[in-house]
Amino acid sequence: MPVTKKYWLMKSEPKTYSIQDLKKSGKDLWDGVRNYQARNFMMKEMQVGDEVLFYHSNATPPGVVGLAYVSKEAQPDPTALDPKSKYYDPTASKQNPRWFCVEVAFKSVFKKTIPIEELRKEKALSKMLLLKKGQRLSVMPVTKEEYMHILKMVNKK
DNA sequence: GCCAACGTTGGC
DNA sequence: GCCAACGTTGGC
Repeated sequence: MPVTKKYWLMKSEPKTYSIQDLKKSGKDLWDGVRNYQARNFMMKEMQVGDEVLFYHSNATPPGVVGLAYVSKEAQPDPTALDPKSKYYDPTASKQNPRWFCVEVAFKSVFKKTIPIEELRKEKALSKMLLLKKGQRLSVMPVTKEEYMHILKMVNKK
């Protein structure tokens, strides 16, 4: 059932998990998210085929580094149930998994990072959630217009 | 490494 | 259910 495609931005620290890691594995679970708002986006709104901007946080420079897409709908996050994982959550259980994650698949890596500094300069992106003060969500929606605008910036490089 | 801006926890 | 204390995020 074709529903309108949605657009997202997903953050990761390259030290933990980079776009190169995703490229290498082709697809991976977006596990370790421990924020309800971010979880709810994955759980309730993401659909297979949705487009994803891959963002490197705590990087030099921080910015959008490539593209991915949602390849599998949300499922319980296995790291929450694994005592050996650093994302282990003793309050999560099989019956009540608490945390969920989608699977994302690699699409492309940009030749050059689009730094957040450049995003801030764009009038078309002035309302972008990522650029709002105090914005710390690791999974957030992006409008189609914002997504397309960033793609344009990529092609200009 | 700093620190502002959040989110979460837990005592009351 | 308030709110102080604490932990985390993430740009700078």
